[in-house]
Order: sequence, then C-alpha cells, then structure tokens
Amino acid sequence: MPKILTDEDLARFRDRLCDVAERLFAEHGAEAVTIRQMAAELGVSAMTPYRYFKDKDAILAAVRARGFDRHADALEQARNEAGGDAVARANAIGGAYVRFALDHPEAYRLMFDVTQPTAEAYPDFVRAAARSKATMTAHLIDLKAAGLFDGDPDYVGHLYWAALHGPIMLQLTGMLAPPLDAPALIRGLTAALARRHFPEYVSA
Amino acid sequence: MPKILTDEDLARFRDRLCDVAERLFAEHGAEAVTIRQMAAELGVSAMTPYRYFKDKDAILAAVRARGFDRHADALEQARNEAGGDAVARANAIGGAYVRFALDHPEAYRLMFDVTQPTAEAYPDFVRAAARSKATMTAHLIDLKAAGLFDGDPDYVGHLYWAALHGPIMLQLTGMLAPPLDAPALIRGLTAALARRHFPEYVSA
DNA sequence: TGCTATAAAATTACGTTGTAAATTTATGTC
DNA sequence: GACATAAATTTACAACGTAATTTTATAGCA
Repeated sequence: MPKILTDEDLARFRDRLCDVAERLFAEHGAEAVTIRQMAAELGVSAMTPYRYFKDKDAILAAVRARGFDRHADALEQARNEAGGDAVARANAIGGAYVRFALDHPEAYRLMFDVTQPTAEAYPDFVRAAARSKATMTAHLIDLKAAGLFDGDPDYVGHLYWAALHGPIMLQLTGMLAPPLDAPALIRGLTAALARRHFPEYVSA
Repeated sequence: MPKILTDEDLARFRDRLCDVAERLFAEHGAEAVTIRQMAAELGVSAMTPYRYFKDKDAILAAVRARGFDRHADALEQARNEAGGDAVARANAIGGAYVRFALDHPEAYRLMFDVTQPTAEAYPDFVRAAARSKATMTAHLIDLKAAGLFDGDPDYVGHLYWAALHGPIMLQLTGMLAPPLDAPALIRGLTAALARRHFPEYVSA
C-alpha cells in the first residue's frame, strides 16, 4: 500500500502553502504571484499544490479566510485587553481595526477589496468572514446588554464599520493627500456618530 | 508617402477601443478581458491596439480616466440642475454620487478599487481623477462663500466622501445583507455629519 | 499612370501562465 | 522482495501579453 496523506499532512501542507502565498501576496500583490513561484518556495513541483487545493482560486480563498480569522483575533484580543469598561472596549476594538488595516494593508485589501464571486463556495471562507463581521457588532450587543445603548446593534455596528472602512479604503487606494489620512477622517466620522448615538459620552 | 494617422484618427480609435474595453470590463470584470478580445470586437488584429496604447496598463488607465470624467460630469450636472439653494445642491451632488456608483458598479470599482500603482504616470488619468475629486469639495466651497458654512471645505468634503464611499464599497464587495444596504448606511452617516457640521439645517 | 518609400497593420514567434494528462517515484502490505 | 497504488513529477497544451518580422496600402514623384 502506498503512503496515504493524513488529515494532519493535508492541513500542514495547506498551512505552509498559505504562509508562502500570504508573504508573496504582500510583497508583490496578489495577482502577480504565480503557482510556480509558490511551489518553488516550498521546494516542490509546480503541480504539487493541486493535490492540496483545487486551483489558484481556492488558494486565494484560503488566504483570505486566514486574513478574516486574524482580523477577528486582533479585535477580540483588543476587547479582552481593554478591561471592564464597555465604552473603553468599544474604542479599543475600533483602534485595533484601524491598526490591523494599516499594518497589514495587503491583507486588508485581499479581504475587503478583491473581487472573488466564487468565495461563497468555500465554507471556511464563509465561516471566517462571518466571524470577523460578528466581532464588529459584538461590542454593541455588549453595550446594549449593559444598558448603555438602546439602538439597533447591527445597524449602528455597520455605521461604525463603514466609518472605518471608507477612510481606510480611500487611503489604501491612494486617494488621500496630506494632511488628510484615514485616522483623521475616522476621528471626524466616529465623533459625529458618537454625538448621535452616544451623546452622554461626548463632552459638549 | 504612406498614410499618416492624424490626431483625430488616433483619438477616434482610442475612443472606440475604450468603448469596447469599458463594455467588456463591465460584462466580464476588468482582469478577465484580453487585448485579443478587444481587438476582435473592433475587427483588427491583436497587435493593432499597440499602435494606439503603449500596453494593456495604458488602456486600463484610459478607461479609468473616462470613468472619473463621467463621474465628474454626473456630479456637475446634478449641481447645475439643483437650482439656487446651496443645501439642495449639496444633497443633489451626494445623490448623484451614490446613483453613479450603484448604476455603474464596475466603473466605480475600476476607479476606486483597482490597484494600479502606475496610474500617476498617465497625465490624463491624473487630470480626470483630480477633477472628479474637486467636484466633491466644490459645493462646500460654494456653501462657505455663501456664508452657510465655516469649516474646512477640504476636510468636511472628505468626511462626506468617506461617508459615501465606505457604504458603497461594503455593498459592492458583497459585505452587506438585507435589510442593510449602502443607502441605509449613507443616510445614517450623513445625518450624523449634518448634525455636527450643519446643525441649523437639521430639525431637532 | 505607375513606381517607390514608408507608416500602419497583420502575421509570426516567444516566454509565461494555469492546469490537464501522462509518467515516475515511493511506500505499506503480503 | 514484489506488488498495488497514492503522491509527486514531468510533460504537454491552450491562452496570454507583446516583441520581432513581414505584408499591405497610400501619398508624392516620375
């Protein structure tokens, strides 16, 4: 009987391939990276990746899913480290969101910028994207449970999400020139949102 | 002496090529369209486009520049049609912005979503992008000249821009699920901005 | 009117890509 | 130690962007 790849073998190779793909995507931009390059970095032939992923599209979906998971990790860690104050936690999450995007711009673009209509067909991608999205409304649910907020957590969560995403995308696509940048616009937008939805926390 | 292409000849062919490219980009997504396809639609050989554009990147830049020009046209037309009320003009411009993006999503993505680091090397692209951007702060300059606003037009203009762009990009990349959509988020964000920057126009 | 120089266009050709098909290699069981 | 067969490699192919080469068509001169 021949060697049969165990689930761990499969998972380990997939992980190593994603590590390489992630690095090459960040270095050269996702669309410029070839399967042959990734295979060469791993010291395998050009066709070996096809034993572990259906095609290049599946590799992209896997790397994007990892991005969403890391994003959710960063947000959850910020929430946990921020202590008991619900408002401080909300601010910490927003700060972690912006830091992730600006520290890992290529990862952020891969997650939120890439056109991949086939992505919904990859269960792991769908799971990771949903998890990442959930972390952005979770703290508003917390606030509501604590009686500090009485709006619609999903709606207001998306307002804040859009208020971060818009400035970040403008900056990442090179549409902002000094003195304007994403943090400056985010301050203006979130301040306006806070006055509307959390007036009691805003100094008059 | 052989036939020599006049400037009009050059401009006409470039225009026809951009028409075809624009349509194919919208139909199949920009990266899926090949030069051979565009040439076939025009009934010329695969190499003929290279007489009129340096390479594929230059064609993309030209199509993007046309998108910015059309965008600026749409915004300026909305401003002209909105009549004399400066506030009505501002709202009309915002509405035209959103309508353009949602009516021509592929054009909007090409303009604001595509990674094309070389774009700054194409003068026509730079001109069109700057014009499009200027139309988004022009009405705030008007408002300030009319004494109806005393903030920084560039900063506040970019706040509104980001408040439109964020929800639009979230929708165009499939991140929004009913009942949330770009217009709903834009209403929430612009309402918050208006309370902050134009309190006298907002009913308490 | 034809002949010619030459710009424009078409054809051919090449290196690279994603990946299908064919082949080789390596390993658990008898 | 030979075999069955999964895994890996090699080979092969169509399609891509585009460089190099060849063909075509035309404005001015004889």
